[in-house]
Amino acid sequence: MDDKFLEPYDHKATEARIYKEWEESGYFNPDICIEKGVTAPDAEPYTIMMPPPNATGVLHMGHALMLTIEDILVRYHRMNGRRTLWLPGTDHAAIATQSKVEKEISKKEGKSRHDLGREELVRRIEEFVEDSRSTIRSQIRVMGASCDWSREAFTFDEPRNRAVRTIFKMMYDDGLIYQGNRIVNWDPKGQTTISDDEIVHEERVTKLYTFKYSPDFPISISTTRPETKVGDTAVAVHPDDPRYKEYVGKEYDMVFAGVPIHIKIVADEEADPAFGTGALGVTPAHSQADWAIADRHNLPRPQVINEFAKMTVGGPELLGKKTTEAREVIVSWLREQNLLEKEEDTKQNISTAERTGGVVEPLPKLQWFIDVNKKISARGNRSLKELMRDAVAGEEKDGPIRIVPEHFSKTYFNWINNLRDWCISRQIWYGHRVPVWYRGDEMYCGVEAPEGAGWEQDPDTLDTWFSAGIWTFSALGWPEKTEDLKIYHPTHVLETGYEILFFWIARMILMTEYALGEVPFKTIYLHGTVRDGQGRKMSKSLGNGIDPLDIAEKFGADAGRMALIAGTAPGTDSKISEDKIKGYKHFANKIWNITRFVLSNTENIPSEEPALSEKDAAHVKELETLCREVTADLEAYRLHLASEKIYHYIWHTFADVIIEEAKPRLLGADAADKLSCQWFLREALLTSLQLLHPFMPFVTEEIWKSARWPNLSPVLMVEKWPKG
RNA sequence: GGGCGAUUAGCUCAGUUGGUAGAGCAACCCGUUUACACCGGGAAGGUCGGGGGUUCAAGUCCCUCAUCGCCCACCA
Repeated sequence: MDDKFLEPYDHKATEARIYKEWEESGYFNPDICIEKGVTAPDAEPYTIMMPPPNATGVLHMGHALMLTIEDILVRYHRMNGRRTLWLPGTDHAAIATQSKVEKEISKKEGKSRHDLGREELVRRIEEFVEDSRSTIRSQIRVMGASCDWSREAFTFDEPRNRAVRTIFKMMYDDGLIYQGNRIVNWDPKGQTTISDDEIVHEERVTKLYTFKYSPDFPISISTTRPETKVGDTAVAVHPDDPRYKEYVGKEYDMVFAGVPIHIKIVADEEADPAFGTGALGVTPAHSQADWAIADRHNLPRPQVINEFAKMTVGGPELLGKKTTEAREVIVSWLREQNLLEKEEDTKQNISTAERTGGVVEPLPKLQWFIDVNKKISARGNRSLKELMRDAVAGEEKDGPIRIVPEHFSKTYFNWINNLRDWCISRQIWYGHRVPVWYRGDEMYCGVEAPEGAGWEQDPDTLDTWFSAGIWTFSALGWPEKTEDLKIYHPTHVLETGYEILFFWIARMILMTEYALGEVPFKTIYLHGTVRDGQGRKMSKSLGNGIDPLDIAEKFGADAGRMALIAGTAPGTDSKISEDKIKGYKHFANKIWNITRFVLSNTENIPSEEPALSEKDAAHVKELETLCREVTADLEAYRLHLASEKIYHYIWHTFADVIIEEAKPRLLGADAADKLSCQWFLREALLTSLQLLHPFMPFVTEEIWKSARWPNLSPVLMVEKWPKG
């Protein structure tokens, strides 16, 4: 017996060394597994694309949970003989990364992005991203993730860049990507558009003002944003509202707060007779809803607020003022003119930009969009929205993709049903540049820049989810027709947090169905949010975050992994505390001690199965049942149950019952019974280590290597899975 | 406003297709024996949020009420 078993298990002296040995063995790479004969050349593939962490810094507990779940699945399938690929990567996370680096530069050097210029800013960001990526790589290693580093990809490296330009061109040629002047969510702080999904709503108390544009205007309206009213072109009333019927169709010219306005009274279902006065002042250029009303009634849409949230009309008291100041100016003007009828407190959800916290200003702008409703002839005359809907199994449809837990399919369909065209252009500098060039009135879209002089590329970059959407196949080399793409796509499981079901998962389905005509993955496994011991979200401001690296250092990555997965059902939030993790550190030591006992009692016994006593035959049956149950749980994504069953068997059956009962038998005079007992002790240990390996890979591998059992694979990671 | 989920032992949560209620932690009693005090043995603890229904049988399926939470949304 190796002397190290005489001491308690030391994760610090073990984990990094074992990871290095795995890496050097090459077994993370499925090709090498075939080469070395541990995987059959014709084995069925099993693929997971790692959701690429944002290159904005360090990994948190959510990433640790993601890596744990995926590594369990990957190690299980690898042991089960599948040609297993887990492809790691990082995401350039355009807007998140740029705003992070901009903040740092502004803090350290007091410079803005305009002081540096586009090229210099991008260079600085790339530097930061390189650092960040190498930190992330080492953190992924600490967690024990058995991913294939030889295939590592980055959403913004050259092959992925090319993939983005290629699919953009395809969609442009198919008329799915179009440029449109539409109302978009403008972030005045970040100076860019953002998608609907990058908005967070904050409830605030604000004033609701009720007033008339002028003394001779017949209808009063209510608004929370008086400053936008200089951009009004209509008042909408409900078609059935008897109070206003007589005015519908009439037009009025007035001067409102020094700005001439022309108002038409229109009848529109959008106006709610029960809200306020039942009449709605229509500001087409600065409200999504009003833009739509203007569409229906063919109204002009003057813009009165600019990209810096400042007024672009009015006299000196208004022009150039911030919207918040302009509001004061207009309210006092209304008071002076005796036009203000009511002023009341109301609760309002205001839209803010997730990344910068800026208050979103709806503005009409020329942007690039993806049309989700246009029929695509090459895809059975279905639209992108229909492709997304048809791909998923649920009450509405019975598509090929299954979501775990199932109830999230309802959320998914609900989102699809409300989906609008996707604005993909951003006015930030870090990201995939829109592959469109202009020269005078000419416009060119292509994978490469056009020939000839005088072409200017569109300055906009693409929403980071555009490149993330093609991840499952771009990371495998698309648009090249690579072997990897042929073998490993569609992937098997997409495992990620439920909070990015819409952002990312839905977009991957959209892009993959469009580009390849197949699903990106067969199963979506959603995990919940990892919270602190009291159930609060971990955050910097609360200071309650737990760093996975600290956990690995203090208790071992194995213990952290078990604590994350045990009792954590798919899709539900979980709580983690040091007490829980400590319990699993003790468990690692427990199996270490079990090994000490078994090894010291089974030296030099033959490896063939002897005649088993009745008791041991029953133990074998019990162990086989465990193997079957654990296997079934893993196949059905019940990882939390699988982990608990193994834990329970090892501690409370193997250690507490089988070993205790073995002690007198090992001292007894019955040689046949002793041999049977010894053989089963070893058998139970071997099987326990195999079953536990996906969950606690380090300690199990260390035991396996140090024990040096004859006739067994020297590396547990590629030992056969015990099916029972 | 629309959608989704939760409510089970003191705490944190499991409970797969309906078949005698489970784990971890905490608390209680006892214990150092071929591994392990990062331990073992034992006992205690729940009318599964309330009400109704389906069924031979319901924590599990259906209806309803209550409380809490999350997501989405252009009520000005």
